[in-house]
Amino acid sequence: METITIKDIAKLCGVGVSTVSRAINDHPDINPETKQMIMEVIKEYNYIPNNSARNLKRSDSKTIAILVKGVDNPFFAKMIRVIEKEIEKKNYSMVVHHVEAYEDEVAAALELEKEKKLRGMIFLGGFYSDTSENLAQVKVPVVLVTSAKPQFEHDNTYSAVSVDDEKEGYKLVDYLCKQGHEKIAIITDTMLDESVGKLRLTGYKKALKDNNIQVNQKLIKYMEESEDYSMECGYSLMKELLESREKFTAVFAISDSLAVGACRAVHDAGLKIPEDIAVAGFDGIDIASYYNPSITTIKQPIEEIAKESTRILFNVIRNKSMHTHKFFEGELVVRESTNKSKENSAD
Amino acid sequence: METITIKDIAKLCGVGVSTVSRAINDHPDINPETKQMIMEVIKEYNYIPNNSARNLKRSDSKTIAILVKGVDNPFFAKMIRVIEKEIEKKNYSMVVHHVEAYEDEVAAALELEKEKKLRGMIFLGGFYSDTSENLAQVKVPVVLVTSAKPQFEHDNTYSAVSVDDEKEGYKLVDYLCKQGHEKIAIITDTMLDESVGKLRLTGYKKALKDNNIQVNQKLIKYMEESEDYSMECGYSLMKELLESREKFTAVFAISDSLAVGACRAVHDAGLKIPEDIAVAGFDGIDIASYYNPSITTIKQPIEEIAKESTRILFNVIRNKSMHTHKFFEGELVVRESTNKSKENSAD
DNA sequence: TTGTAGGCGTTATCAA
DNA sequence: TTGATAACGCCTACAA
Repeated sequence: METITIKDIAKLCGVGVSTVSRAINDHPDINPETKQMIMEVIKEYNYIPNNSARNLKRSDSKTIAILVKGVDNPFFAKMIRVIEKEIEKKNYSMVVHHVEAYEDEVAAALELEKEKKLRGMIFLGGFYSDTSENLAQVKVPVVLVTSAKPQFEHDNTYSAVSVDDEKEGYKLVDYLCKQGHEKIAIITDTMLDESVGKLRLTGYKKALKDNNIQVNQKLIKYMEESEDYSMECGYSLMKELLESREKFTAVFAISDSLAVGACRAVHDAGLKIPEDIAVAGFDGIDIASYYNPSITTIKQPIEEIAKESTRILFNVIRNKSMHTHKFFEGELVVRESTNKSKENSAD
Repeated sequence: METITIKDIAKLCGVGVSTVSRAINDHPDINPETKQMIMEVIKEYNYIPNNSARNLKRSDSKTIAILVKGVDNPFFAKMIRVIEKEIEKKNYSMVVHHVEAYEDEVAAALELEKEKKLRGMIFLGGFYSDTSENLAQVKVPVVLVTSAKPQFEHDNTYSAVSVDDEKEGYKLVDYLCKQGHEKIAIITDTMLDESVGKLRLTGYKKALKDNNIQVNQKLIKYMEESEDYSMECGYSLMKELLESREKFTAVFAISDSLAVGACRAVHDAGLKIPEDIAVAGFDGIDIASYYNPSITTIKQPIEEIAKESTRILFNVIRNKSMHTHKFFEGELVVRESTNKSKENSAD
């Protein structure tokens, strides 16, 4: 079967293609009756405009792309949903594009930009230092969400919205110290990481120092290149930690998923949480509160971050403001996994 | 800045556009030296071909689209990864398109088909009965994954790969019965559901009957229209169940996420799993094995399902075979949440 | 091996 | 309010 085009519809309706185009795109200057007639024919023949052709021709597309790095981060799913809602409020549409961890997100962005005639982009996750210059190649306004790097704070070629990962890491570890823990381990990203992993690790180190605790390299457990922020990884790293000779009474896993795996490893070793070992995570995803024991974490204000990101993006698009870097405060949520006085439940 | 096109590159290189095109697309009949020269210029000027224009012109695109309904199903993430790998093996590329629960997946499919000149599509999730006729509108071969409906088993307008949800539901509940449970509750999809929720529920009912246990409507807890397969939903439904007058000693949550929420509710009610109430889920996602207690579930053979789906798709594309409906066997994985003799751990 | 020219399906410009 | 017609950027006969 031939694929039906705008020309066919025009012929069928006995009008010109431009009239059909006007009908499709809700142009004002068209007779309502002709429009209705055309729309009926379109319906009847199941005509669907070809997006490639549209994108090719259009200059204005009113669409925002959101580039997500790391498919399985449950933390992003919610964020995307909120962002989409905000974008729809502005009468724009959104396209989501996933890139794998090993892919070059800037290259993908560049391609998308051309293909879809975007008005703006939002990056979720990813964005490592070496691509920061490349990012400038993207012509439309860009907002980095959840991947800000303080050292680029004054870079005004893009905006950024996130929590201050170092500060939040500090907050969490400082809390652990105040709870009386003196030997605190950390399960973190790879040694080479330059992103949130590094920042949270730095916060960890600073908190220890400020509490007069010396950093013990043996209590810092880095992921391997091949691993990711998964429960499986948290489990195996925690297991290694437990099997090492080093003593510790608390562990900070830099994501909730890692923390879940860590908890299970503690449990399987026959130890109790938090009596023998306290465990804390980061992000504030659902599982942290539903796990048993519920897991202490830094809750990122997803909703606020999402809303602020789109707000900034539209401001830049409309030339209402310059690029901005904004940090939100995370919330330390104390739960059973670090709290010996058991009075908590899922919230 | 002007966006740079193939013409610009041609001019820059002092060659015709077709030569540049040949260079880009790895055509055989081109002088290797010219090709290299062109590629260098392309690199230097950061030229990126416009996909819309390509798709518009191309008839053959060698791409498969995978349409995912329901963003946050962690069960799909793994599936997508395996499918992508398979597709790449065939030297095709894949595009992932997400649709929200309320969106019409067939409409989205139709649009995508035209836009990307697809060779085939894979549907993940979704696909409710009323759209089965519409599905025929899609011209390229379609494989439904994880959403097969037995009543359409002989519909040869598309293929389908999944577990037999009814049978697996039966298997799980039958196991619970054999464990001595006589009052078994179920947390399931909405009353109106026509998809996996209904099938698993049917399996539940049949298992009860075959074990001479009467179905008690008060032990069937349906989700509300607004709810989804989330921990939160599992928690609140379980809570309602516990607060009702009905007695029961086991509950079958039709997804692992629901089961997690249910477990937490049991725990918060001060009851013990599995001693007071046994809990079982469905899907076999990571959290089921890392949860505490680890959760008994039906493990879907994700890898096999993914591989078979692409195998079938390519067979149909190449006219090597007709559309097929294939069911895989799920695996009953018994864990701590239903097993009073505690000898299990995360696997 | 290379270049020219036409067309993919749409939107936008310009007359009518 | 409408209808031709020229792009949009690319690929591909076809001719050279």
